[in-house]
Amino acid sequence: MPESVVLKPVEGNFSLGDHIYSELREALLELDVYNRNADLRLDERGIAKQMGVSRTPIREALTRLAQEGFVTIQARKGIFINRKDLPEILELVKVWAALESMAARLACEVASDEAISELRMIAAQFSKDQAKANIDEYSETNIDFHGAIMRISGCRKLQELGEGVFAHLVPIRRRAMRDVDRADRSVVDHMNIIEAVEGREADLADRLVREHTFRLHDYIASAWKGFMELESMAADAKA
Amino acid sequence: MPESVVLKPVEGNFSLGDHIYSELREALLELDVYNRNADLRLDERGIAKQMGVSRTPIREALTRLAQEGFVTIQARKGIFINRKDLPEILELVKVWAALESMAARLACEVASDEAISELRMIAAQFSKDQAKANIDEYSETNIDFHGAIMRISGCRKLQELGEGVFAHLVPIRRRAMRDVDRADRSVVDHMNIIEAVEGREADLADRLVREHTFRLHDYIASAWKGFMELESMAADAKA
DNA sequence: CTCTGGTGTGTGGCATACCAGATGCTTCGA
DNA sequence: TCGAAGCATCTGGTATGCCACACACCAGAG
Repeated sequence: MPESVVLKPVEGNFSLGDHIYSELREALLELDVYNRNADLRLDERGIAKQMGVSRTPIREALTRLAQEGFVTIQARKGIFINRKDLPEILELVKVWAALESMAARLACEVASDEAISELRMIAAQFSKDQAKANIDEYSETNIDFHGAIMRISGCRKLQELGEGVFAHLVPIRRRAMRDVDRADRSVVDHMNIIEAVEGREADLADRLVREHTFRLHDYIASAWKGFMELESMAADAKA
Repeated sequence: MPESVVLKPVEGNFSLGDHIYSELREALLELDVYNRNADLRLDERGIAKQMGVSRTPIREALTRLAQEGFVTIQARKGIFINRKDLPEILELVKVWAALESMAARLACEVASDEAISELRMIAAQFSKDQAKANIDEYSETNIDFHGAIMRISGCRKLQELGEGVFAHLVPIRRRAMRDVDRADRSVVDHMNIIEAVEGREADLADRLVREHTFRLHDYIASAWKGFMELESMAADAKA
């Protein structure tokens, strides 16, 4: 074989089950935005026919989604999308606070200077003023910022668990970012967090991240009814 | 039917898959103690025949265990028990520290006085002296203590995630408790934590729990080689 | 002896058929 | 008219068989 021809090895797992799992998961996260009067029921056979495969890989994917808490499987009754209520959302935010504050602490202790500079680069993409102009885009950057903290903590388990929790919060967090005042505050918080990490002040970074996330917590707690109204509006608009 | 006969409704899910999942999970946790030269490979068909069922529920259980990180499923190659190495164990301890310190913080804020008194009751079962005499039993109480903190935090998600992380640590933690000096130190830590929670000092309780868990972290880091030797001894003794 | 290609076997992935509980409609009787 | 039994149907759970790939072993060419 000519040496010039270099073929990249095929990725290990191309199972239908894995693919369907990713597909369904993404679909559920999108759908969750309209969780007002959406169909809560999932049909194994329907999905199977729709995707052109048998029930087996569908069931595998649903099993995994059930364990992650996205759906609930009731024997001989049906598979239902889990609608998260306010207390549950708030609990997820608390868990997120626990994980990310620990990540910030670890980042202070173990992260390289280059890794930390990455944080500032992300935050620098949006100055306080720009945030007002591009709320939606800022939301993505906001997500990147928090993801970066988890990453540079160097603790994979922390990162994995964080992503698992975060997935459940994506729709809520995105909606919370619509509030311009919060975006302002968020930018200030981020800058303070960056400086704490740059200064390797673990206790401070821990506290700032926790307080930052708890502000989101309290905001969601007070604005929940507003979220629900937005949801029903979106659902009505579709109908 | 006589009214005096009250029958409790049957539990919703009695599927084979669920049962096998629990059974396998427990077996893996037991087996993990001897992860020195144990067979890492699991055989779907073998388990199926051994349990007298088809492969289907076995596969469902294994899928769930794989997602929890207990096993790794490699298509057409095999299913292997995940042996946790030192860095991975240490990461789990860090995550545990994050979750439990947050639980302690929340407990200070929301727990009832009765719930908090529960903590002291658990810890009171073993004074410092008794701990020396009953290391193994203390280990169980130790686990109860930490579980109680998670519980009285009132945050179910925190508790659920904590149990998930803790399951991976059970064998390690149990072994760490063999060290009498650590048991002493542990009792002192617990007392301090209780007093912080009783005094509703959230910041202090947070810090004490975190430092307590990080002592376990550092101890494991330094004693890992000793753990491995114990494992090989136990495995050899069985052989 | 070495390397290459073939082959047999083991393994997980997937499709399919069937089962029994759950559900809702229909029908029949009071 | 109303209620209860009966039945058709839907749903997730389970068993089973086949498939394709991985791998170890073997045989023949060089």
